[in-house]
Amino acid sequence: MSVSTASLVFSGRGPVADATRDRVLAAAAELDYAGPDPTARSLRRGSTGVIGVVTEDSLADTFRDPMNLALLDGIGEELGDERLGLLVIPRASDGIDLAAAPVDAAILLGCSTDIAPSVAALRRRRVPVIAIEAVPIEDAVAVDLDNREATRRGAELLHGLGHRRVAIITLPMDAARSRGEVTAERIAESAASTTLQRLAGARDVFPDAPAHSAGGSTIDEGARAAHGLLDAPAGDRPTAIIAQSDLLAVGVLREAERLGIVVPRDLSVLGFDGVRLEGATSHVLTTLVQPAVEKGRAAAAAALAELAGRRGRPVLLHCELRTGTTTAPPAG
Amino acid sequence: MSVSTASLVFSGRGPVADATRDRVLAAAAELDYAGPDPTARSLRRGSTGVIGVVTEDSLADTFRDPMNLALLDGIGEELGDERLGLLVIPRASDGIDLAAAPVDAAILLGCSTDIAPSVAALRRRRVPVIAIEAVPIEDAVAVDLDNREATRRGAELLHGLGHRRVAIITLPMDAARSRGEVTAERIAESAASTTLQRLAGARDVFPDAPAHSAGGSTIDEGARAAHGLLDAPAGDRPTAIIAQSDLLAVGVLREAERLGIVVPRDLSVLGFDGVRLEGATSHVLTTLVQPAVEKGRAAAAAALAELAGRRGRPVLLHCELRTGTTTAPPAG
DNA sequence: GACCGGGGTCGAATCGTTTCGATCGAATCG
DNA sequence: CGATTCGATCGAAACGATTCGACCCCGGTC
Repeated sequence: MSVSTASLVFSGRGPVADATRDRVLAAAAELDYAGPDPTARSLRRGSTGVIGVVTEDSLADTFRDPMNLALLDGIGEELGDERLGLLVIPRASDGIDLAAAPVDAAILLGCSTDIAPSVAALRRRRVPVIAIEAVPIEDAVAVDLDNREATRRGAELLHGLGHRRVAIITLPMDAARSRGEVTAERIAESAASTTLQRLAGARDVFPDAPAHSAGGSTIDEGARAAHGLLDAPAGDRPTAIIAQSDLLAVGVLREAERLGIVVPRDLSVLGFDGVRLEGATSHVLTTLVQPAVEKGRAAAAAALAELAGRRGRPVLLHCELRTGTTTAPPAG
Repeated sequence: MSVSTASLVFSGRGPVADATRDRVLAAAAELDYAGPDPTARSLRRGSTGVIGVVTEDSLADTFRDPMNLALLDGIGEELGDERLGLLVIPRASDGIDLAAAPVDAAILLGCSTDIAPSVAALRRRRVPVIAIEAVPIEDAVAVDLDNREATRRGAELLHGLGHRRVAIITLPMDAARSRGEVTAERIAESAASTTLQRLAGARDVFPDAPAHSAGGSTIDEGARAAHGLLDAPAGDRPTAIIAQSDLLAVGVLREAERLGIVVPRDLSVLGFDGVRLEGATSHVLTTLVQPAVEKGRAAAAAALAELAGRRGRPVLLHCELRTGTTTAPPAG
């Protein structure tokens, strides 16, 4: 009945005689012992069995984005039956500190530059970091999307159809999620990687297209942003709107309908993500379909590789332009 | 430059001379030291700063349910700036084992009986457990909803309107989420607390109402279940359907529309949850509005109370019947 | 001048495992 | 029959922090 033997019994590692095992288990029951303490085990083993998922938004907002759910699907698939837990660390709240989080690896979801110090701390602790669609971070494995390329392809479609007066509705530019016109200043200050890349892609084709930042990736925000753009006589209105997410695009569709603007005759709408928004609209959105599940898989695979001591492979994923019923040549 | 002094510096606890502090920080930089190791700190302090959230579904499915998102909102609000992380533990997958999870407290989301052993292990480790809408579990603080009561009130509304031929679409009855007719046997075997309570409430008013279990709380599942019920001549069809969630109810509405059945003239539909399904339907669903955010708050508050050494207070929350445009007297 | 108090620092014990050797008896082999 | 090996068990040393008490030194007080 020594501690070491008990350890052998519970970890099922060493060779233990049946009689001894029984005695140990009996003693455990006697002492109301619940098995090895997870904390002590982590300390000794040097690993916690937990992977951190770091998000820029609040907890619930993060999971309200269908893209992130698909991402989670991917992570879940890849993690499969590795006995790992997911610790969600929202940087927005004053919750747990990333640098002090008990994790074996961290997956960053589109985080901005100011996370660098925490990442450095993790690196010193030899905790591998995977950055999904984030600004390039030293020593983090990057899982990226061709945001700029893809948006450019979408914009070229619009350009090819004859559109010249195009407006852009962007995802949030900063942590404050302030709405409003996107100025050169705001672009310079922004660290929102995805937003900036998609914006750049749109402006590759329409350099002077005005852009308006939304307060989040939701239908309501899309409608709200669209309101300012569409509430004008037809001659002043954009003939097409590039929305940086499908939810925003659906908001645009809804606002257009409310204002009696017919899509795609009076207005073309381009989305991004390729999420199936079942029933939210009768249109089939023209959009850039991103491999969100694949993104999660790649991130989880990289995390597992790093945990196994191998170097995680950086990945660049590509979007596909899906033409729906929301784009057409401009009227007139 | 002793270990103890370094600890005082990093924890900011003891009195330290400025000169010493500087020397410690310099040494830390020198040695590339990233601050206290979370695992060792946890072991020594006896707490991890992590709260476990245990779900019956897979990770992504859990967060696809709007009710759970509202719940998370509540938890987030209440946890506020306590420096706590949320470790999500899906029991469906082969992920991390609840009994061995490094958590200070656990919040169970509608879990069934077979979780009892794990809960017992947690209790032995003095980890408080909060059970939301779960089967009664010894030594767990219960946060409950008046599921039966509430459904009964909804059913009484239908009965008062004159409905007599009523069918029920239930949430899953078991972990396998098998679809199909709900028999007495399946009820006896089921451990799905919420499902059973809502079913009981409906049968308090309509004892003989047939029930059909869906494979999940989604619009598609609702439509699928409705298909079987509605694909019949008007005389054989139920005049009202009680769905155990709003998503299921929307599925019913959608299937009815597809079949040319006019709601509420030809069919009344009752939901449960009170989630705003923006744009999913043009109807205003008659439903039982549950205080989901409040539920999360109560659970988190109970967890915090237990962590502070106080006894968490069990809570029973109440739903409110909201009459929409999907209920009316039966035709004829 | 002796005593006291307190700020600042450090040693050492502790948290509960895992794991590396050491030990010991029994069985196998030459 | 002695040497070797192997299976089973145990002691003790980590893992890296926190924390209690001890210690030292300095200034103030009677």
